[in-house]
Amino acid sequence: MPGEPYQKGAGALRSDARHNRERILAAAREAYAARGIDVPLTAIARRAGVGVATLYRRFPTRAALVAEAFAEQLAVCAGLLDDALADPDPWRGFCTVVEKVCVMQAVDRGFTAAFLAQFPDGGTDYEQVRRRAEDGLVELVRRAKADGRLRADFAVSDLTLVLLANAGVAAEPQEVAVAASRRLAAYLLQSFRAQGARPLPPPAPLGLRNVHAGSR
Amino acid sequence: MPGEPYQKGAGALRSDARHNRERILAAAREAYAARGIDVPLTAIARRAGVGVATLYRRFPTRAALVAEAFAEQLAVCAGLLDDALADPDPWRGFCTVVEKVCVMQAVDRGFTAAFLAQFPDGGTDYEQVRRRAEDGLVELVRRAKADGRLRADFAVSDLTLVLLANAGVAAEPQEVAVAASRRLAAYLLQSFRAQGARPLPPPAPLGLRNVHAGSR
DNA sequence: GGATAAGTGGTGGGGGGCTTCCGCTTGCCT
DNA sequence: AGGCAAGCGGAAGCCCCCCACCACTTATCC
Repeated sequence: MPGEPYQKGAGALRSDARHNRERILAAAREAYAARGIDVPLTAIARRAGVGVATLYRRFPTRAALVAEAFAEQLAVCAGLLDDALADPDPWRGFCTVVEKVCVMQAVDRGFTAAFLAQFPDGGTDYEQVRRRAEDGLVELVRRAKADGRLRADFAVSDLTLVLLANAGVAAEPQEVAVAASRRLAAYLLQSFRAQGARPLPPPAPLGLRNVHAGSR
Repeated sequence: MPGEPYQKGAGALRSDARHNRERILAAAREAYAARGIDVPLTAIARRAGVGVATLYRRFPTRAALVAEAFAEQLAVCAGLLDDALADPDPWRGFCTVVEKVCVMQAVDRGFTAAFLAQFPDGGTDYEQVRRRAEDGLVELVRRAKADGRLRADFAVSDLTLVLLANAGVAAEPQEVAVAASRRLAAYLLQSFRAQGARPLPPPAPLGLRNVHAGSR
């Protein structure tokens, strides 16, 4: 989806409009990373050096802007998952995914909210991406279990649990957040190991599609 | 601190004022638990059946109201800690504290923010309570390590880590939150065990007094 | 039971964010 | 080069929340 060819026909943007669009997206990414997803639209517009109306016309709803702003990062995530599935060692792939996603959350404050947010009618093709990601995760978990390194009672929803928990530490200032997040990931991965596993309470009903995305 | 005797001298509240004060606190507690600490003051006032002015006069700053509203729960926490210290089995005490605090967080949305919030000049005696709690935690960790069940590289700041991580899942709707929180606590406690411990990245600089309390 | 001061609720100014409208500017195509 | 529509920025209207003031009510004490 990135690098879409410069359309020439109807529906194409004028050059200055395209330019502004990019500036808005850049400003939004910066602002989201630094201050979270709740930054006022006016702040983004100011940062981008455009009027509010421009921003608002280009991205009619807040969700639309968020979606576009984080498209790249979501693609990175998808790539991460593909890498993990390509790894001959499923447990290593599993760990890498968890660790890297945790870092991404810690580094970018808005990432979690964008990731979890549902774009029910945003017109984007996220639904498809999400479904593919979920399938990939299920498969990764299945393989890691079959390999005997991931505990058998691990639920796929536990990955959402990781996401939410890590979102909590990601709310801290960035430097603290990355250190804390790394440590949390290490702790959790340790307890996901099959070796030495102890009984657990039942998993929480935390599908990736029905979590409440409250701004983070 | 609760059950302060009905003062009669100067500084005492009139009976109706005292009554309203209680209603405000009750309303605040409900609202905080249900919607988090950011509920508008007007909503609390309406819920309490009083005017905004009354609320605002009785609690000049938002922090003051929060402090009073959560005093009871903080006392419960302190009691939990005392119980744990009184337990002859320090590891069991440690686990109980972690589990119970996690439940409290999951059940009450505002709890975390209130707990982490710094009341730098609120005039309350929280500073003292906090200090005592920290000392108690340090001691509990020390004993659990000496007992050989808590891993030696466990840092006291890891308890803050638990708090933050659990705050992330506590942001979900309550029913989901309690289930998820329970599972998270189980996972984390498992990896806090000395048995089967694996190396960890260094602890994060997460003192209880320098965490950033961003509304949760 | 009445004087009195503490207590009360409604109301209005102030600020901030969201969204839309409108007259001007500017890239594009011929 | 010139016409035209797409694009632009600012400003206005709206809503919500914070906070302070003020005329009225009511518990308390003698």
